Amino acid sequence: MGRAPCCSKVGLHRGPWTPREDTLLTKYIEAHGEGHWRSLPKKAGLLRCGKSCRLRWMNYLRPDIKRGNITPDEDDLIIRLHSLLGNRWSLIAGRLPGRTDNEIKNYWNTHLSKRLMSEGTDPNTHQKLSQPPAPKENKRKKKQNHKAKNKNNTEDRIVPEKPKVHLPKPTRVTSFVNLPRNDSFTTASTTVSSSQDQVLDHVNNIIPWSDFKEGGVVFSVGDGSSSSDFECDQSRIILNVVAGDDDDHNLENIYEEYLQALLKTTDQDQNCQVELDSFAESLLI
DNA sequence: AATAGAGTCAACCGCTGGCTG
DNA sequence: TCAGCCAGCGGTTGACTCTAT
Repeated sequence: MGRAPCCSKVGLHRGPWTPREDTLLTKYIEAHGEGHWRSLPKKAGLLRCGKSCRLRWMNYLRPDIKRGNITPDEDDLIIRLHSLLGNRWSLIAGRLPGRTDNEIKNYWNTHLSKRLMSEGTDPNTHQKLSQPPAPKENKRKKKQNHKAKNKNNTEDRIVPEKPKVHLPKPTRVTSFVNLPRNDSFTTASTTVSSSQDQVLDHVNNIIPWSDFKEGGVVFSVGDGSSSSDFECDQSRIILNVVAGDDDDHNLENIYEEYLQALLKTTDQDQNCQVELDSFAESLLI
C-alpha cells in the first residue's frame, strides 16, 4: 500500500484555494523562491500540504503562465508532440511556454482527443482508424455512459480500450541498462539489458548511422529541396545509451536539437516529418 | 422555467525515480 | 547497498458551468 495521502493531516485545508491563500503563497514565493515545498506551507502560514502549494503555484499562480485559449498553432504543436512523446504532459508543456502540464492534459482529454477521433485518427497511436468513427450517440444514450463513470456503477461500466503508454522518459535511457521499476518494461529490458554489446547492437539497429556525415555528424532529413539538418553525435548517443547515468542531459540536448528541427519543419515537409518521427521513436524506445 | 446531461478544469491521489545519509 | 524523504508526474475525481430538452 502506498503511503498515506500528504493532505490527510487533520486541520489542513483542501479543495479550492481562497484569494487569501493565493496571496500568502505568492508573497512567500516572491520573497523566498520556489522549492522546499514540504516546509513551505508552515513558513508561509498556510494550512495546506506542500504538494497542494506546489500544484497551486505551478498551475495557477506562477507569473509566467499564459492565460486564454489555446491557439491553433499550439493546438497543432500539442498534437505533433503527443504523437512523439505520448502522455508525457510535462515534456509537452515544456515546449509550450506559459502552458502547464495540467492545462495541456485537460485540453487534450476534453478537446484534442475527441477532435482526432472525429477526424478518424486514434488519439493514442495517431494512426488512421480502420473504421470511421461511430456516429454521434443519441444524447440520452450518452448520458447513460457518462453516468457509468460513477463509482457506484463500476460493475456495468464499459471500459474503453485505452492502452497505457509506459515508455521511459527520453532523458532516462538508463532504463535500457538498469531494470526499471515499471513492470510493463520487463520484456524490453530483459531483451536488451543482458550485456552492453547487445545494447550497442540494438542502438546500431535503430539509428541510421549511414545518414550521419562522418565527423560533421549532420543528420539530414527531407528530400534535399526541403530538408532540415540537425547536428547529432553518434558517440554521444552511444555513450548515453550504454553508460546511462551521468550524461543524461547530453541525450536531452540531442533530443532538444531534434525538437528544434521538428519545430522548424513545415506541414509540406511530409517526408521530413516521417523521418524525424522515426528518429525520435528510436531515441525513445 | 426547471431539470438533467454534458463539458470543463482545478485539485487530489498514488506512484516513480532521484537524492542523501 | 539500502531505506527514507522529497519533488514531480500522470491519471482520476468532483464541483461547477453550460446547454439541450
